[in-house]
Amino acid sequence: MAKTGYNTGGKNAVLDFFRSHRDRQFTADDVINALEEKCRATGEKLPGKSSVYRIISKFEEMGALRCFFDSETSKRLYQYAGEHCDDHFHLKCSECGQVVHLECKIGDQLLRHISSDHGFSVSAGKSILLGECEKCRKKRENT
Amino acid sequence: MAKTGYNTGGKNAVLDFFRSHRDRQFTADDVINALEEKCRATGEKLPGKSSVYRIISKFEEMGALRCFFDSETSKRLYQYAGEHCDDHFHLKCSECGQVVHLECKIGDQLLRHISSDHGFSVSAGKSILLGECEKCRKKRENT
DNA sequence: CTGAAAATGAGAATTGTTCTCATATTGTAT
DNA sequence: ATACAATATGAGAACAATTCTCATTTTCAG
Repeated sequence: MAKTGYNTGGKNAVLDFFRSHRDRQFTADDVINALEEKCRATGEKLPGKSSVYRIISKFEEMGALRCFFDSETSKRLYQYAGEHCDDHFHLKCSECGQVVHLECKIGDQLLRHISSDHGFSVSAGKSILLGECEKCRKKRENT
Repeated sequence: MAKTGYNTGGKNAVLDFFRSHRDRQFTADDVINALEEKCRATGEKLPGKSSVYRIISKFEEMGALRCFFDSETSKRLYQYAGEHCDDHFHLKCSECGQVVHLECKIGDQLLRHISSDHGFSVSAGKSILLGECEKCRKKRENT
């Protein structure tokens, strides 16, 4: 990964946290709470709130984290941006938050079409397709 | 359109505003400013800030407006949800904000593929494909 | 070591949005 | 028309996520 400035415990702790929960999304507060718990257990120093916000922003800027917005709660959600996540679209269930990586040919075809016919260079990694997953749909229909 | 409760000047003014700017997105504040200007000109009564927020929320709930989130400014953006806007994807330039309606076969194909192969029922209308439009790309490359 | 650049913490400040509540408006049944 | 209950409104307070301030501490290259 690219250099991020000085190497500090706070940055490592935050990035470790996101790296070990790659397929979920967290608010800044979630991260703060998780670190608090971890630090209570290990005795490490707990990074303060403003530092966590700063660290998250820096990682987002660098592309290590991806930012979403939870309209229900008005909070930003962050997720570790894996190595090839800018290549493909992501489906997100508005209900349960599950994210599915759409690594299919047709996604690439759509990107090429958009580029050639509409002159847009779409960032697939930042483009979330919102919908409802099968599980949530069935749950909804059975009630 | 479905009934929204009592028919009031505020609601009409807000909906009229969005209806006459269908292809752009506005913050609540944009709406407040636009109404202020219009009311100064026409002498109509100016709806207050909290009413505008309430009215917008109600229309969103009803499906008349669609809500996005501007990550740069941390503000919600609203756009009139036209009659058939849930049918197709929208491309949005992160730079200039231009929105293009992707009313192409391949978009439908993608939706069908996602439904049949991934079990997701994606709402195309709420799924914004973020990218950079041709104009902004050229501008960027020439500097 | 030393020094300059970068990071941190505590809490204040900011700001988009929601809430409160007293008042006003709307539509309907009489 | 009139009365009345439901709904909408306005002014400003309250709220909460995020950013800012600034004095202090940490990092790391030379």
